[in-house]
Amino acid sequence: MVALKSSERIALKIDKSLVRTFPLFEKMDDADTEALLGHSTSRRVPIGDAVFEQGAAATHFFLLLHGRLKVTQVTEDGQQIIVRVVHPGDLFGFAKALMRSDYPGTATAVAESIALSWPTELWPQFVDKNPRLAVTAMQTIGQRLEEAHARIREMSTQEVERRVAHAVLRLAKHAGRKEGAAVRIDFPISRQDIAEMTGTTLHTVSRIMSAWEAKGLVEGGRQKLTVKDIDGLSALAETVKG
Amino acid sequence: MVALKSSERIALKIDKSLVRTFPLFEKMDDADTEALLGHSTSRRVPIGDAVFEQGAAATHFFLLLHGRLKVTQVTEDGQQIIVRVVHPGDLFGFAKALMRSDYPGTATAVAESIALSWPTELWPQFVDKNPRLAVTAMQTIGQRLEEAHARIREMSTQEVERRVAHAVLRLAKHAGRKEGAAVRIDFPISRQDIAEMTGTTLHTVSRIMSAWEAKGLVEGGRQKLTVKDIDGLSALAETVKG
DNA sequence: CGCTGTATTGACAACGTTCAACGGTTGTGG
DNA sequence: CCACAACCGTTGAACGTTGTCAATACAGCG
Repeated sequence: MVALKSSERIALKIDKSLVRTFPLFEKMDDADTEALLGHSTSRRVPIGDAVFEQGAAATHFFLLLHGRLKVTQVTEDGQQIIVRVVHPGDLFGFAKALMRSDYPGTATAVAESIALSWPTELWPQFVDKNPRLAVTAMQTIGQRLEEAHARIREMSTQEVERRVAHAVLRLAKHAGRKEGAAVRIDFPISRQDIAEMTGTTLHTVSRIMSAWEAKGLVEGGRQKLTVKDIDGLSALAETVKG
Repeated sequence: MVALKSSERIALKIDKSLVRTFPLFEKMDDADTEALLGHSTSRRVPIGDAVFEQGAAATHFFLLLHGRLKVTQVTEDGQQIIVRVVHPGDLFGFAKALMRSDYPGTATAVAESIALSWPTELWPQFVDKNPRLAVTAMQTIGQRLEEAHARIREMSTQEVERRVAHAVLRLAKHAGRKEGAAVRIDFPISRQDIAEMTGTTLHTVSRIMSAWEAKGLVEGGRQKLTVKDIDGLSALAETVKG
């Protein structure tokens, strides 16, 4: 009993220092943080495993501590799209906060990941105890709505190459790892994934990226992607056609 | 003085009965409703006028009482898209609730409209007094996020004709006026508008709608649109290609 | 070592945009 | 009240981007 408690405390300590690096928690005091973490369960998610699936009852909400997830939706006719990529520090699986009872998408690990989870019933308590959480949640949702609109704008007005350029730049920004002058995307990503993020086919993505590689903008490979010339790619992304 | 007060009361009464027909207010008691309406200003918006403009400071939030608005965004290179259509009973111009200081789009009247407005500073008070409002707001935002994702899904996977069919069906549902077996869209809408809602050009929309008219599915006209065969159009919208 | 999933590339078709011209309707100002 | 401008819609033709189909190559894994 005592041994168990002690190991829990150690686990908590690790989590607390980890969690403290995220904007959401950086201004939270120790007591509140521990209270929150005390109700959480941490979970390891191997590559390819789903944290939750589209349509399932929303029993928990989550915080990604480590790794990388993709949130996908499947259309009635079986086509898949990637709604967003979840990075460490992001809250996800919010459904209940938006008054939904089920998850609108499936969250799958694309890299070995660790997530904290809380039962959705606790959400109101948390918000009560820490109003900052409510504000952050609102901000997050607002951002997502904006991102969605930005994506609609892109898909409405830009040709595929620019959309792919934007997507790759976003990935480099949120999941980039500097390697000298270049930036490597820090998790395995396929052409198919990029196609599903930009609303095109892997064929087109492959063609575009081959062209970029010839120009020295990027360096590809199986499930690998390195941006060698951020500025060059940015120029491509912002170019007014014509 | 006395006369003024009396006229105010009458104005309030009119608004209250009007407002009571909207889901947001139907379960609110008289005192709360009056408290809310007491702080509001009503405003007539002629066709073509904007309630607020993209990028302007978000000083108010709104409820549409009557008429119809379109919310648009303009891209850096000048292209316009319609983000959504605001129907009577909808809250809009929420920016502050999402922790934004400016409006992300422009709201323009496409029909003679009447909107109630409140200063954004009052939002927290309202939420405090009426938690149902917070819940509704959350739901609304959740719905919008879903709608945005649905649109992204459509644009990623469906060809233009199906997207236009979906858009028209949505309009018929939210702004339809029964005319025998047919449903007329209850406000002036151009091919250009539909193009901006579906991410295509007015030319393509015109071609598609001409084809539909030939098949007897719809009846068009200058700024007019009547769906004559909802089921036929639905079939088109749901058809699995191939 | 063969199998499976990923990537590359070419040929071709097609969907949708662009360019262009024209017709009709509405509303305005002389 | 009529003429004209401005706007909306239609339609044709040509072009191009992108999707589809298909074949091949390559890497990683059991």
